[in-house]
Amino acid sequence: MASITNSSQNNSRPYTFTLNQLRKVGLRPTRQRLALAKLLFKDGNNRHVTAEDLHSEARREGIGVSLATVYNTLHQFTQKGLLREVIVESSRTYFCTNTSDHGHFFYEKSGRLLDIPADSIEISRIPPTPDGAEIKDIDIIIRIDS
Amino acid sequence: MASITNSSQNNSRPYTFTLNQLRKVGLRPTRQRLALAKLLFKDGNNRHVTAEDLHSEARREGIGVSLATVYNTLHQFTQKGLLREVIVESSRTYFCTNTSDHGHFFYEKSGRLLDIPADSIEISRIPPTPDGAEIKDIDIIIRIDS
DNA sequence: ATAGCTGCAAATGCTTTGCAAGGCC
DNA sequence: GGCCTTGCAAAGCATTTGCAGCTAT
Repeated sequence: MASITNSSQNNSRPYTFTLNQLRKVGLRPTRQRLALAKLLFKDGNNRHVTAEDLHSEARREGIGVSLATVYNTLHQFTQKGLLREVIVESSRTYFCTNTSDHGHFFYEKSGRLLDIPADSIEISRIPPTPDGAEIKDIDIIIRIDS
Repeated sequence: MASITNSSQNNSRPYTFTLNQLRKVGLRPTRQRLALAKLLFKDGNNRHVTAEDLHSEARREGIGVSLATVYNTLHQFTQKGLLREVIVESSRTYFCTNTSDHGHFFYEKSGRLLDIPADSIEISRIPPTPDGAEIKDIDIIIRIDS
């Protein structure tokens, strides 16, 4: 799907989208954050990346970012609601660009993660929390052995 | 709930249960494995421990076990179907003594984990896997912010 | 100008591994 | 006796942190 045009002209999300998005959540649109946000959101809302993934991708595209900054940025984005953390493996943390309510298919062998649209799965009879505590989130992971 | 009798007389599971259980799955009943198994299963099937937890507990009771052996043992038990791994945090791995199908409440602040009986929750309309792959497991985690 | 960011490298913390010594069958 | 286990310490890895220098506004 690569084209000959340079990557900054090649995004479905225009520059101003990313920029405004950062401003809106109160993060200074620095070069690194802009670049990472563009990578993350350019193909719509269906990416699942690790810090390592995103760091490699950035470097591959010639963006100078340190791994530490990628980690910091991913956590900032998550905190601001631009990303969602998905915990499926103890060894790696995935970040998901789809912040709406949904579950995941997880291919354990390949490490691939796939969204399950909220309307294609349904939990009936959610039990009450033992102490009446408020539910923050419900994670559903369907594990697949391949 | 502590009594004055020594801990080995104090278990709801008799010694031979643990011993046979180990034999049955093909693990040599060594001193360490027996001791850890007794700790894990003594209070029925509702424990959620980390390696660190179990290691501390063992040492508190005067059982000489190294942390590495606790890790190895937990993984062996898991592999043999005596335990189940629960992944809720990227920083820690929990092991659950309840191997039947069930979900979990997870109290994020305190790190407490609580079983959700399978019959008190239900997923309706499980979506087919994209490629017809076989489902290995479905994890349900209800996160609570306290 | 200045508060906030970034990069690097070092530190951290959980988990795994290598290998010699010990224990079960 | 022979093979599986254990223990320890060291290694491994993903992630976090401290701090000096940079940069948006």
